[in-house]
Amino acid sequence: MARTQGSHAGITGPRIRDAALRLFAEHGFAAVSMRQIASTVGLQAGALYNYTPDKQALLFSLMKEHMDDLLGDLAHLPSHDSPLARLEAFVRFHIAFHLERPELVFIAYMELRNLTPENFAVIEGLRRDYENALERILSDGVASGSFDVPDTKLATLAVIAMLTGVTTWYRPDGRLSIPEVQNLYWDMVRKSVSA
Amino acid sequence: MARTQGSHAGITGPRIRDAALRLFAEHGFAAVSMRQIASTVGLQAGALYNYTPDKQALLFSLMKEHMDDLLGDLAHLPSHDSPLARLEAFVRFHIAFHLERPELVFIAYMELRNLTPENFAVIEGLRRDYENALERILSDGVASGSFDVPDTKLATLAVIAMLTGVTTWYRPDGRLSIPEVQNLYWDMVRKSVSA
DNA sequence: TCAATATCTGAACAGACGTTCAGATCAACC
DNA sequence: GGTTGATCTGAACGTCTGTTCAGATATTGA
Repeated sequence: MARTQGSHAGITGPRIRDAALRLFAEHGFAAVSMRQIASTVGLQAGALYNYTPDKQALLFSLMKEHMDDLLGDLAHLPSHDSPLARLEAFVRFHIAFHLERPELVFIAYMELRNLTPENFAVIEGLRRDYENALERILSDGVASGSFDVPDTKLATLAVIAMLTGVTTWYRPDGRLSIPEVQNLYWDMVRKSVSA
Repeated sequence: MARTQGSHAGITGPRIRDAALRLFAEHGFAAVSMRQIASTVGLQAGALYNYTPDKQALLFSLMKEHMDDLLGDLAHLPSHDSPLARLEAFVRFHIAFHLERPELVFIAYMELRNLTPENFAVIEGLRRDYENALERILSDGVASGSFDVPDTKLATLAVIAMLTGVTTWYRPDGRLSIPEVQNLYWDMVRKSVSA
């Protein structure tokens, strides 16, 4: 028997994903060629096809893994505290998670229209799951009387849009630290849903 | 002398812009070809160059006009009312304006990276002007004691992100009317900045 | 009716695109 | 050391890209 695994496969694969991630985020999926990705990694374009069946699968793989990470980490938040405590945990988590991987956030948001219909449906379903987690918190808070939210569906989308927007302006060397950003957003969210 | 204006120029020009608008919004600037735009209008690709010097100018023209409209309409809002009244007017205006032209909003937001650096600087400057108008309202409210906003810059971006998000889910035949949407968002914004 | 000119076609340009594949290269196991 | 198979190159494929332009067509003012 020969080797069971290629010498570079364990390294080249992630490097390709990383290069694709950066290039897609900077120029957009449609504007990036397989040759650019290969060149960034130091390969010829043909070699990429040892790691992905095609360009579309590369995009989908990045987005799917991102959503799985998001939902996986979300599941670790305490789920039996008060709605207010759970909302605060959600807000702080959402900001920290998104600020840790701005390129992935950008791609998962901007490149939805470049997915095939089947792939789009998968990502959209995961996104819906995430939104539902927040809506559950808001509904529970309304039921217990701690929140005043006339329309939990709209409030869910409003809060997520507001929080995700942080990735468009936050800079690690900027005026505010992540905890400060979390505090400021949490202050606004808390008041916006307060009874 | 011959005719001073071409027979179709007054019609073809807007039709090209309209087709480009729709196609850019649906597939993205980089994924749309000049031949697709021409075909939508019923022309050959070469004819487009009677109306735009190149593809980039077509994109910039759409975005520039959009931002000019936005700032032009914004200027008509009352500017001497109380900060609370001005904030309410801003919120309702922003939602109505954006829901009236979802494709332009989408393009102006998603295709920034496909602008040349010079064109990007122009659009970014106009965007900054718009944000400054909101920040002024918040600052005035803080000064007069009617708002409690620890960081007006962050709050500005947070409110705009929240409001602009409406374009991602609102549907004219959906559950909520535009006035209902305006009321719900205004309720959240008002509380989030309240003293 | 005729000349002037705005508008458009259709072909061409040089290059880039995603993808395939035969053959070269290389590392790991026997 | 030889064999196996993973990995990669380099060329090729058919097609598409933005843009240009000579010539055809259409429309108007004189």
